[in-house]
Amino acid sequence: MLDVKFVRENMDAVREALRRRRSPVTLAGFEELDRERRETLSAVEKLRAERNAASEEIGHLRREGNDASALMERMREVSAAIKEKEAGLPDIEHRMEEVLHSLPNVPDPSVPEGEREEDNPTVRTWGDRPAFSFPVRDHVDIGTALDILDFDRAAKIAGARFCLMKGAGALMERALINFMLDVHTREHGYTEVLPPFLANSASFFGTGQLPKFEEDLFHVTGTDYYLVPTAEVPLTNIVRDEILSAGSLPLKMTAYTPCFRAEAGSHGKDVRGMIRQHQFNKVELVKICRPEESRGELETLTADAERILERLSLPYRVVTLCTADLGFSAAKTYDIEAWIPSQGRYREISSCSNFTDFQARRAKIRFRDGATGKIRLAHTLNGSGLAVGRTVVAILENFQQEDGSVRIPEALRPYMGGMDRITKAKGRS
RNA sequence: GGAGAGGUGGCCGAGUCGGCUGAAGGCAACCGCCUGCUAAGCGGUUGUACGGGUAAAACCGUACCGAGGGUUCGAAUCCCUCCCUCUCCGCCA
Repeated sequence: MLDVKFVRENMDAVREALRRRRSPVTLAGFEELDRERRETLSAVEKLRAERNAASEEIGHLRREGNDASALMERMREVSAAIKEKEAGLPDIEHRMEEVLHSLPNVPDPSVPEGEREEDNPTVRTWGDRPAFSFPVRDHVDIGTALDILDFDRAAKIAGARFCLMKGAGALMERALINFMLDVHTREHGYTEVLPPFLANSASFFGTGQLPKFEEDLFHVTGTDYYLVPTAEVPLTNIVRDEILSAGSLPLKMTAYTPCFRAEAGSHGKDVRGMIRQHQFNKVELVKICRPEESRGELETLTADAERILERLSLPYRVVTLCTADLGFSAAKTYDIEAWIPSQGRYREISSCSNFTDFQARRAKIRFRDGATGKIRLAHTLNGSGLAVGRTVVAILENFQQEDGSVRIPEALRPYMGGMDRITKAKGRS
């Protein structure tokens, strides 16, 4: 959410931001609503001031044993007038909020303007893409043949966009989670958190998923709970409605959670395999920091995620999302994309964003500035460190062997009981 | 699920029969004094949001004592609904 005052005083800048984003949202009605709201508010406040003064007077008179019935009679009317005037406020404020809540974050000046995903410039590329002397198979074929992935039976249990992992596949998923958490906590200085996997609507509003993107979420019927689509929601909301001490910043947290996404509107997209699932595992990185630090923190956050891919010897590239591809709440986002041999292209495996004060304003995440003693909004950032399922996909495909087995990246072997290769298990599945 | 207790400022914690309580007192923080340093001590300052006002301040108004309604000239204080926390019992991984 943007600051009302900022919008009011920088209408042109906001319009320019919307244009850069290719957003269909407009500021239509904002000025009139804002003026209407302020006029009504000021009229109500004048009446309230009158009533407050009179009430005090009545108190005085009564204490001294004087008659105050005339004043009380007059105030009865004033109170009625207040009620009448006030009645219009909720509607105005509601419409005002609607406009305000629909405005996306202002992109950072360094974000390139673009029309579509293809306009995202590559920032850097790492690693050598494997060359295969045999026909490349995709992770579905590899995993099914090795009997470590089972999509058919997952569909029986749950439905489309679910996956069942077995044996070494399940072990690899668990190993990756542990590996990622260990690196981020021991080497990158994040505090591990195991949060609730359901959160209430206030939390979802805080990070910006609600009210605009409810259709992307799984809602638990009859409750105020939604399944988390990312650990960003519980982690960022840990400090919702809090005033932090400047000394505690930056806060760096990491968490493993399953993520649940309805994937409404992506029918027909990535239907095969585990690229796009209703449920997937992710290790998330979240930072809460001072405004001056957020640009730098985005760079280090992204680097922290990249280190994981490097340790796993998975080739990747980093792209900057152009204005049109940028998420609603983000001011700047780097996507890290891993090389997927079967598709002959890089696919998103992590998304690292700086939300500046956009989420902080919604979630009231503030800190006391030591220098001035003033309370200021913090900046929030987050990124996947990494999406675990997609990491398994990348490993299966990049490390596949001609005989159908899959080599395990060295860094992961200690987490898999020393296993260095996944081969077809004996016996029936 | 049953019974009880409670939710007040950055934190702890008073708020009597509704009126001069934005809210005592304490802690913390900040400024000054004092001190060889530290600690202690002494004096002072310190809520947030919105609106108005100002070059910027000062300043003025309104709202906020879990949330939302109600009663009243006036509600932190009374009434209703909901949420959350704690204790005991029951159930249970």
